[in-house]
Amino acid sequence: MIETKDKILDAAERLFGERGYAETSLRHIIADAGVNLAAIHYHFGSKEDLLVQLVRRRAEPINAGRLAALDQAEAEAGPASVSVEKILEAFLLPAAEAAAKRPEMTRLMGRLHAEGCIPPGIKSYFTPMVERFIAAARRALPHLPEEELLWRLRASAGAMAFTMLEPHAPQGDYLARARQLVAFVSGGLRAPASVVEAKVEVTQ
Amino acid sequence: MIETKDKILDAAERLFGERGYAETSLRHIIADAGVNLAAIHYHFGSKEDLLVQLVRRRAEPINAGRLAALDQAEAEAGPASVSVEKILEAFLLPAAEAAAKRPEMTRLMGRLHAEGCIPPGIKSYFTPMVERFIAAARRALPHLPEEELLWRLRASAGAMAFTMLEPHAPQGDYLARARQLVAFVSGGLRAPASVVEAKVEVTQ
DNA sequence: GTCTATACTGAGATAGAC
DNA sequence: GTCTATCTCAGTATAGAC
Repeated sequence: MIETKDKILDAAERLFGERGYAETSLRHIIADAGVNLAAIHYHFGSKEDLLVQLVRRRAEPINAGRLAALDQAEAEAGPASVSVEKILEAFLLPAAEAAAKRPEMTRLMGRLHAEGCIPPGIKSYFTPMVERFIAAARRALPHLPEEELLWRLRASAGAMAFTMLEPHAPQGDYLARARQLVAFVSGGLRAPASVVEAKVEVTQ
Repeated sequence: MIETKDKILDAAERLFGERGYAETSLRHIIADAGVNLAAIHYHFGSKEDLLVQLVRRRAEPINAGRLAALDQAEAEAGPASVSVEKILEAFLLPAAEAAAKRPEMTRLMGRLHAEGCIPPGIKSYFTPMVERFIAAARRALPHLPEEELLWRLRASAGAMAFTMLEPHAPQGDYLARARQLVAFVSGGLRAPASVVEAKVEVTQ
């Protein structure tokens, strides 16, 4: 039956979102979906591949929306560089809209990002989109050395991931939270580069 | 033998730091330490309790240093509130000094923080120290609503955790990285609170 | 092509002999 | 204190029913 696959996807999406990936066993999923254990491996190959397909399905429209928003911002900016705030909005608002409909999925993706060890199948799916946003940030912050830029974006990702880990946004208003994130992260990205004086200070 | 316990601790600390907690099996640890499987449960009770004891041992001097630095900053500030930068330095510099000596441990703690699901034994150990820093931040940023303050501190923790996840600081200079973090996070914490206009914008 | 029953390997945990 | 044997449960693999 074709509905077996959907029943697995639905149950897995809910349980992964509620309990996390590692804490949800395949036997828990099949009990919830009312299917046989081997059906998962028949349809998805492995637990990890089940996760990858799940995330891709939900991330696809979000990432498409992100790239479209960045395209539009760049078109509006013309030859000038897009502002940090516009870049962050292009990245965050499509995700916030999706989060309003499906908070569990957002929470799971935040947790996956946070765990650091994202399955290759997910990472490779996000990479092209992320690369475009890194390039936009590089143009918006030309004074930052490359290493510092990449680190600051990584720190920004941490702020976003921890925000996504929260069970729910205040009053369920994910767009408000996204705008708060834009303010916080742009404040961090715009901070003056710290003077390299650490070693001097320490020996005092 | 008393050295059995130490052999387990040493092997576990190294392997957890290199491979992560979940990816390191007890059988891997005993092979490395040259002890019996049941010895771990005799000395520590469970894999999780082994982790808790490990982290506590390394975190104790760091947290003591953090509180001492905050005490000193508050003494110097007198009746005035301590600046955000001073608070962040008190929190980050003791950890950076420890990270210079033991990068793997720092990485493991970053990963544990990031995973969101910190064992209760670790969380309860950090809570009193964290509460003091939250109180200091509340005084330093009195204009922020409480909910917004807590969320911004959470986002700050995300930036720190992702920074700690990096295999190594640039040129192994953890103090320089800590100062960059102070600049980034204080920029985020100091950002003007976003106007609640999200709902208006969306309907456009 | 789909799905079920069953078995395999390795994980953490435990009881009891020494 | 230490070790052997064993238990339960995880993800995985496969043979075969329909």
